[in-house]
Amino acid sequence: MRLTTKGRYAVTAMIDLAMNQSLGPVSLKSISVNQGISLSYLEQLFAKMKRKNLVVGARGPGGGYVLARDVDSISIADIILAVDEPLDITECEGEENCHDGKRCLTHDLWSELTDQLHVFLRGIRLGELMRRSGIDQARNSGPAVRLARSDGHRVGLPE
Amino acid sequence: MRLTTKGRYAVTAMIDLAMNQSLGPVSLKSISVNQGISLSYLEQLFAKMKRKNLVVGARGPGGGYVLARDVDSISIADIILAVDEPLDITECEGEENCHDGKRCLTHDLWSELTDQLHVFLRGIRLGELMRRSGIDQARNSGPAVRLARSDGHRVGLPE
DNA sequence: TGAAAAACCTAGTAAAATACTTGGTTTTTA
DNA sequence: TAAAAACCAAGTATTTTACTAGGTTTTTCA
Repeated sequence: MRLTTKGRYAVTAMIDLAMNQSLGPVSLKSISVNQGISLSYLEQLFAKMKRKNLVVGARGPGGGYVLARDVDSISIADIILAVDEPLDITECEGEENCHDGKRCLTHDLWSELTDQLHVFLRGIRLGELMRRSGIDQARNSGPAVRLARSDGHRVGLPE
Repeated sequence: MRLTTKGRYAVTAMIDLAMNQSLGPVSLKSISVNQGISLSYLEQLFAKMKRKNLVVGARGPGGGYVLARDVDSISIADIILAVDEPLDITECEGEENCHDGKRCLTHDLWSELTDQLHVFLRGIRLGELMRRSGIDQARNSGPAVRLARSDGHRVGLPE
């Protein structure tokens, strides 16, 4: 499991989304402005998260993304694994350096370690991080920052 | 905190070192051969770990590295932080995008998350990983693989 | 009906990090 | 004194990151 700023971007964006989806879909534009992340980069990250069924997209004006599942059923591990695909299948899969059993040994140890990390990150849910921040602060910023529909009309989601 | 294959290399090398230092310093050459990591790359990783007082070097023939501390006092976090310097001081340190308090909010959440990760990885010690592998298997491979001194003479360490 | 807002898509690309390579020097041992 | 090792500096190919550019498709609303 990799853990880089890419995953950090994704987690940050998802926290933003979780905190603001109550009034309807959240546009990537607004997340881009609020979090200072390039719009197109966000599009790429959300395309991956959509493929992993973490978010649902809604096209057209007033559209955006909403979480596909409950905030408490989405873990940090889900998010990071969605954007940082492993591709760690390389190394030592029937390779020549494994002859003495030594290489596979430490590789097993390492994978055990990452398994523990998975369990740990799977234990932290989006809802937890959201609640830890106290009350939703974003909506108070007004439409200029949040880019929310000023009439507060709730836009229907695709079923 | 970053967590990439670089840290994985370092942890793997340190497990190798921990399992083989009982007979004296372990050369990077032997770790290079056993773990399939470039010698010069190992040199760079160990230079960083030496700077963080995780290992002690011994020059000359029969030299190599030994752990500077007990296997149970060196955590996985120590190793990863030694080779993957953070340099995460960027982003949002009195920047312009913080005006509405929103950006700093998610940044705080993220740093809380990495704090938890630190605690977790600090809780896993090198000795634990070592013992989990059962009995030391490496020394049975003989000098061709391990490159150990065949006479078994224990080389003195610098004090 | 048509303009606009959004997702959605593809391709490229600059900067950074990773994972080396090369070619040394210094120290220590036998 | 030769060899083995740490130690050091500089360069480099590859990969990843983070982004730009330029679209299309879908949907809403005036």
